[in-house]
Amino acid sequence: MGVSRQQAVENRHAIVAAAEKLFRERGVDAVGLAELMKAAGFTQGGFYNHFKSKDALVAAVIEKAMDDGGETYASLIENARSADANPVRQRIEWYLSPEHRANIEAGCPLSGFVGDARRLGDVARGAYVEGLAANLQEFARVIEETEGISEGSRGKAITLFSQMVGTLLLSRAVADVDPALADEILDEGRQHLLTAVDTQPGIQSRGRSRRR
Amino acid sequence: MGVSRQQAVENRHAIVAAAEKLFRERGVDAVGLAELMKAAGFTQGGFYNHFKSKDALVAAVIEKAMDDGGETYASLIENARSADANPVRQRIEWYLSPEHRANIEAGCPLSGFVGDARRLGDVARGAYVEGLAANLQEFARVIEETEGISEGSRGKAITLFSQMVGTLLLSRAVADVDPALADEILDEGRQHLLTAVDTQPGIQSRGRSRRR
DNA sequence: TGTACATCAGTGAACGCGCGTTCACTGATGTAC
DNA sequence: TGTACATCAGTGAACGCGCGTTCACTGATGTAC
Repeated sequence: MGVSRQQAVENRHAIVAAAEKLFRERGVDAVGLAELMKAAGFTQGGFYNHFKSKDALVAAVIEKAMDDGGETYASLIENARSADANPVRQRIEWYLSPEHRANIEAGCPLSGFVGDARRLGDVARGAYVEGLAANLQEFARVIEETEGISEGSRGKAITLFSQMVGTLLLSRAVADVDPALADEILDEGRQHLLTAVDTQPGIQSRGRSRRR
Repeated sequence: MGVSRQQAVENRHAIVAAAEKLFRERGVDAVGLAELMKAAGFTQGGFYNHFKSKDALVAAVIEKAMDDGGETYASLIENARSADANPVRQRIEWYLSPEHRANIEAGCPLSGFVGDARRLGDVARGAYVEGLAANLQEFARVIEETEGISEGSRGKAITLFSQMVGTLLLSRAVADVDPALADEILDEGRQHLLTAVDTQPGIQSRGRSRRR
């Protein structure tokens, strides 16, 4: 009690960060504010100094997750960069890696919240849509730059990303009950998409390491 | 009160059916037993004559949804049958139709519960995995029969189904906030997959109406 | 620069409410003789 | 076949509990003069 303005801002960030982690792991409905505030290092009552309702927190969490998405993305893909010079292939390899499947807390929020998106409040739902739109645009840009095409890049971004999401979600859904099936789904999807990038008309890779 | 054995069995089915509808619409956590029993036409207390806990009901719902899956599937696909004689294409067209996107209550349970699957109880999670395994096997069989191939059919089933799931989920997630984007995702995914069935090596359609 | 006071993030107890679950009771169904 | 009784799906009230939210209070921070 009695805390500097800067400290208060940092504390707010801590609450959002703790909430994001818990919401992704267990779902928004299953996490109570008392537990959440405790995880962030505070007592229950302080919550309403930062947010006017749980719904407002959820919106802030989704917004933050979507904004972080781009950056986390970049840094995580960086790690997989050694394997392949083609940025499109890098994305696929990272997205459909066992690490990304396991790391639901810091993974792609579009996958992490896709099941909940329909049920969230208005602001959070809006943020989700904006995040998806931005991601598709970004991905289309990367495809254009990498493949040297300008037409059809958006369509390719949509179909590639849809399959990445579907593969990751199915693999995650069965990962702890049937790890073999989960791996099969992940491997099959990754292999298929990497092949598709190289051979599929319109995604034909003209110069696989054109950039960098 | 005072009800025949047969009536009791029917009432149990009514509870499961009401639960399935509500769980799919709003999520397991967001639906209370009182509301659920009222929707099924009963009072709260009777619940425990049929199930030993909410978790047991959830498991029964998932099991039923997975079992129904095959049949509902068949009858819904039947409606789309006029459009195309190829069973693989029929599936894709139905799965990625605006009707299936809107009809979350009777739609594919593998999509409907994919976001929740990780968080369900042990029995329900097991039922989900079994349902997915059965569906992939069935789909692979259909692909084999349709395409006249025996090798690689499982891989094709996995990659096709993953993309169907990813496309449907993303389209659903944004459907009410941004219908145009939702349609773009659905149309792009459907078009891509239908093309893939015809042209992709290994799914090459040798005789599109080989069956029926 | 020092003093007086307002601000506001924090605490921790309390609120009403709906949750999953339990219980005593009812009475038609189904069974035993 | 008829009568006596056990069964058990149903009712509706109640249980403790944790939920989201509110509140009075604290005291260092930040501001006014």
